[in-house]
Amino acid sequence: MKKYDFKKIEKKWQRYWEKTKIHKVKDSVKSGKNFYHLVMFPYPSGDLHIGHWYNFAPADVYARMKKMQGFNVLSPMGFDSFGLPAENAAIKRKIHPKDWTYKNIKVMTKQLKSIGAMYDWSRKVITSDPEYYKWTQWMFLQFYKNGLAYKKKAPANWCPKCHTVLANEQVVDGKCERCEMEVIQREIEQWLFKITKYADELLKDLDKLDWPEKTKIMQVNWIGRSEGAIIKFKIKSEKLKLEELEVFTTRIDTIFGCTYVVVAPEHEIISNLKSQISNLDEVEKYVEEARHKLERERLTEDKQKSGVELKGIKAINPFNNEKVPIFVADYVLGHYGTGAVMAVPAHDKRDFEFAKKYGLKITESVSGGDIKNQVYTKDGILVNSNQFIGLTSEKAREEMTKWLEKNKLGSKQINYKLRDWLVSRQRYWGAPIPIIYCDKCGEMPVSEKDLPVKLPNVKNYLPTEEGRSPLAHSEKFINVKCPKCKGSAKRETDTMDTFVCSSWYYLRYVDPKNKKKFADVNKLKSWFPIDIYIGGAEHAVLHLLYSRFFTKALRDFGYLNFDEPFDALRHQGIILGPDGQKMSKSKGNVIDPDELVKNFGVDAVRMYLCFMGEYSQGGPWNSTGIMGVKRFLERVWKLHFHLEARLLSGSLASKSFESLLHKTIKKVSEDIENLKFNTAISALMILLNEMEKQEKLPVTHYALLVMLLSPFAPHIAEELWKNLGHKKSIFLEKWPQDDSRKIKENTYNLVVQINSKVRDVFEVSVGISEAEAKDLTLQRENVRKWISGKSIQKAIFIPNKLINIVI
RNA sequence: GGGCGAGUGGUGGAAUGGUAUACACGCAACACUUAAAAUGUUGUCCGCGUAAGCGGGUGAGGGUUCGACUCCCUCCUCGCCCACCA
Repeated sequence: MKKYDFKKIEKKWQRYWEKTKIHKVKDSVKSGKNFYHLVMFPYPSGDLHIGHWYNFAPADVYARMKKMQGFNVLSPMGFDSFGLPAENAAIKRKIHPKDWTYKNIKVMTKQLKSIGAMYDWSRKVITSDPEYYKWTQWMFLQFYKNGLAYKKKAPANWCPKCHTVLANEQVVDGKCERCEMEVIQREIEQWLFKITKYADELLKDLDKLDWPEKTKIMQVNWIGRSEGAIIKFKIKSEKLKLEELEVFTTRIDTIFGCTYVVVAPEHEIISNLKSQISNLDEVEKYVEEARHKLERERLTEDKQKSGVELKGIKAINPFNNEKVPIFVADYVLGHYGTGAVMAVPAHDKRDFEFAKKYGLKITESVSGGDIKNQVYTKDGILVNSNQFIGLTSEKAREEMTKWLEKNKLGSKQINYKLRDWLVSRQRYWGAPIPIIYCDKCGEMPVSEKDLPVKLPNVKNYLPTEEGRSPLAHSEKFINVKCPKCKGSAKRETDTMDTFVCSSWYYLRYVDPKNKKKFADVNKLKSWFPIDIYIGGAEHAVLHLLYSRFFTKALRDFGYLNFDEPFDALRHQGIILGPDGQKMSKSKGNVIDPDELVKNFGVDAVRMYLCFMGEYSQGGPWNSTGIMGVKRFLERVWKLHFHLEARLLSGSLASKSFESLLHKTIKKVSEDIENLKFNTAISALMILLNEMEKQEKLPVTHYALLVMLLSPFAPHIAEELWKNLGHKKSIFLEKWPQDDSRKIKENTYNLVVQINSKVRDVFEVSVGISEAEAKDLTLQRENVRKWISGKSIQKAIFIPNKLINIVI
């Protein structure tokens, strides 16, 4: 018997696949047979860790089965190689980001090939290649020309360590997502994409998607649609100068409980009414302090609320003409709604806390709570609210908004938490933003024929303290001729957020070498939308939202004919270290996949990752189980060499074994389809256990086992397939189809329960009637013992399963 | 504070209204061996019992049902996401 030499076998077949170009995907295939299978591409950190394997290996099992099922499967791979992580890592090691990135790509390509996946490497996409970012810049220009990219000076999240601004989505807990430095607010000129224009569509179209509910909910919350009303409060000062202050509320039903009004520190009313505010010094001091507070500090909830009254002016509640004081307080956010709120301490937790601290009046307007002691934020029946008394909160919101609109004192309003996407980065390692500034002609887009605007190979790529991109120091880069007047002009020096690059990479895979377009229309049509997208849940509101936005925008520009890029989405779980902690080098709990491959082989590692547990769940790594999978492969191997000792062909296997075989075909196919790899493998193990017990095993049956195994363990499967005498790769074979007639058995074990406790099990014919089952059951010795002397109340019969006698 | 998810043997886990613990790991005994490793066989939820068997048992408590790991309610613990968004 030949030994199962996994090292030799795995090397051999990986070479064979490469040499025969078996994974090269053709574009022209009749419609309906194309299947776009995508995994989230990695950024080239230089090390393919177990998390990548957990994403890619089981996903490849799926892709391989689809291919064998007759689909023309596109399963591409590439690198998300621009951006902060790569740049920070390079800086830490004092290597140029470009050298660092491309060295890593080389290493990781090799590591990725070791997974034994069916990637079509001829379609590789690298976002930092000029051939790619040419089109990223082209996309920027389309956004610009269509009014979806604009420049604005405004407070932005600034990471003092990374020396760059960050998108809202990249600030986690008030800290930089990448380096965990506290983020501060800084006024900077920056480019934004108008994602808010699509807020409503991004929200609505979630219904169409076959995505994890959790991920959809996260997007819903991020978009944060809320329906409410804008209410205009008149401002009154001693000098009787009237101005208006607009507030946004979702609880207009509580307006009779409004006892003061609060504006955010950055609200314009403070500077507009300077002359009317009698305690201006105190107010300006507060505003100045709030501006310098770290975002984090401002967000911490257990922090005491603070604020200052704007003395000398009052706001008039349009519903009851009551004059109420106006405060400035940093618990009101300048960027949301109108930056001003009506405070209803009786029915809003934040207002309640503030009012308690400053001794402000608390007036109940919705009954149901005990507002002397605690805030009541639920709906109820209106009290103390003039003509609206007695209405439910829900009805009142409707009526009061109508009243507001009739009297021109405000209107219905829908607000979103979603903010425009800030895409400029004051960093080196990114796609330059293709804009030119001319003294005469102003802001000019680079003309499309001049793309790409190449990232210069500068020596000084370190981020700068003063908040300008390192590119600003490259005279060669910044000085350019104006595309219109040909006079001297300067380039934009900011680069784009790496999430811009990754928002459209999946489009490029269908036509990666196209020099005239980002992708050919027909190729796009034949492959999109993506049939299944597999990747981590950590991208729920970043990459996945941006990509949806890109798709919708490109559709509106006339380049795409679909609304959503990813029809179906699935997340793999996160593998933690053996200690249950997140894997990290500093904790020393990192599992090295290369080491596992060396000891157990690629097939065993792939299979163990599938077998560990439910794919979407993840959990702590536990190495001990991998031996079980290895043993399984050894046994499959051995069984082949023991085949000769049995009757190979022509002999009939038992009916029950044949049934098991077809049940297994069905289960494995369905389980892989549903990404339930762990139970698919256990079904294969059960089949092998039975096969080993069979005295007579037709070679065709063994061949079926090898086929069902092939997506999981492609190398050993190829070798065994060849040993069975086949000339072609097993992956050119057709996936087995179960025969429902063979699954059907003539008998089954009827479970007998007496008062819901199992008392007996015996074999009966499939399809017997309730009466027959009852008769047979009552004849049983074990049953008689229990029911003698008692009367049967009823019997519940579940065909082909059980009978429950109630006494 | 809000949202979502999870809690099952010594361990990873299976079962989504019908025999709880499939499959695997680990452990124990036995076989093979001078011995060990590897491999194979058998056993392995807990209690009582030589056994047949009986009783208990899926974080806790309650409910619905002939029947609940599964559905509903209350609570506890853990994880993830969001969080002064009016």
